[in-house]
Amino acid sequence: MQLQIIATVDAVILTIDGGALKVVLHERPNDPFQGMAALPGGYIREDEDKNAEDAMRRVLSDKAGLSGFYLEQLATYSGPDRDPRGWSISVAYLALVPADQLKIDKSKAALFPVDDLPALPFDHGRILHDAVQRLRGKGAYSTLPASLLSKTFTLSEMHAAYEVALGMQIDASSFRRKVLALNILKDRAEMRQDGNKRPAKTYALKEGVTTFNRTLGAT
Amino acid sequence: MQLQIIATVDAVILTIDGGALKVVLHERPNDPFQGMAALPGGYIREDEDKNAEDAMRRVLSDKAGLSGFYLEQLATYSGPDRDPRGWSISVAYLALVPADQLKIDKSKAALFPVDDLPALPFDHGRILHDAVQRLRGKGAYSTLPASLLSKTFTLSEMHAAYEVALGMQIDASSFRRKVLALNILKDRAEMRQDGNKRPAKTYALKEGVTTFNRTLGAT
DNA sequence: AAATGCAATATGCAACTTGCTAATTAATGA
DNA sequence: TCATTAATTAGCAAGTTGCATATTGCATTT
Repeated sequence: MQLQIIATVDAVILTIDGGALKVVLHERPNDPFQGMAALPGGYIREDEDKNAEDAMRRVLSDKAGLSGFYLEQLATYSGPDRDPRGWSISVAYLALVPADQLKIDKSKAALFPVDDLPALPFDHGRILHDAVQRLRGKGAYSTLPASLLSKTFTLSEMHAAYEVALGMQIDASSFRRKVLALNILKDRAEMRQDGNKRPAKTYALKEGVTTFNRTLGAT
Repeated sequence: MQLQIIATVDAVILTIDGGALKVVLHERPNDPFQGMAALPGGYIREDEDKNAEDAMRRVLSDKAGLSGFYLEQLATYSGPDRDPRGWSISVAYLALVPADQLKIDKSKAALFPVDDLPALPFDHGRILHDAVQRLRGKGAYSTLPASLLSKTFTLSEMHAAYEVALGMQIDASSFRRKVLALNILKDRAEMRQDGNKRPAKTYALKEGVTTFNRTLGAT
């Protein structure tokens, strides 16, 4: 009653690098599409994975040495044609990783700006597009963009992260006022960031806060 | 390298009935859990379904005679234990259907208020919970709740739908003002709803409008 | 025919938010 | 000490929002 089905997971790993939103693409080691840059992914292993998310974490840990980052399920893509090997179903995830936590093996992977991408295999173009949509949509009224920063950050860094993640300019003054009024941050010790100018106070996200009613951007 | 995997789709069909948000549960005709009320669902058929959504529409059409309603992918649930038959993966969907478009075969299915549910098989309890969360979260700044109304509706009906969908009271006066300012509705002919009182103007959603920046509820 | 009941719809307003622009503050280096 | 630059505050006009109070249009009742 049920034929063989190919079940996989794929990750859209986003980060901020050089003031731009970038995605991690791996060079595929095997067929199909051997040698092409593609979203990192792998098979779900029924014998060892507790579920799809578990499989995704295993793959990300193995392929990219990643752990302790923000991960949310994006959507599931399926059909007979998306993978030349046959009817397949892929659960895609959105991962947000601070740049300094990404250690890329340059012989196998690289960062690409999300608005200047090479042709991608399978339906990875669509998946990537959906991932950016999700970040932009949900990011405006949630702490998602802050997941692209290290645990501790300044308001200027947070402001910049939101601008990059949402792909729009946000008035710095209003941003500070709104963020502070939302009461989603806790203070930390201070530090000067750029080395020369006035030092900025540092903050961290309060636990459990993820979404709010007012928007931090958009219009 | 890949064992047999069970691939299914499940639907959380929500509607407004008697002023409450309700879900359609089907009585399972076969094992496992034969006879229990559960989310309607079925196998993905690789030989005839173009993808998971296609399978979902086929199932809903066959089991409930539904077509032309709002359907969005919710999330995918997987693991070795959720289905006693083995490692399974289920793509869940959220369907929003106007009450008058639902024709339930009472010998096979029934409506249950989402805040007073029977015990559910598999992980259907969690899926249902996630579906309601989605409606409440996304509904505050989107036209989702209006999908629970017929094509044409009055502002009072729309207001009531948002209150039920979001599970909170919303000031009627502000609601009207905001909705009209958002410019997401187009006028229709008028009609009196309750028969005796002042007749209300009717509206329909403009095509393509789905989300907006201001919130229609929440705080 | 006028008064009444009710929901639909509109008005008024004080309190709050928001986008801008213009200060002020804290380091650094000349 | 002063100029420079980023961090952080202030000030304000314009726009929004919640809430309370009218008004309006039918149907039914006096």
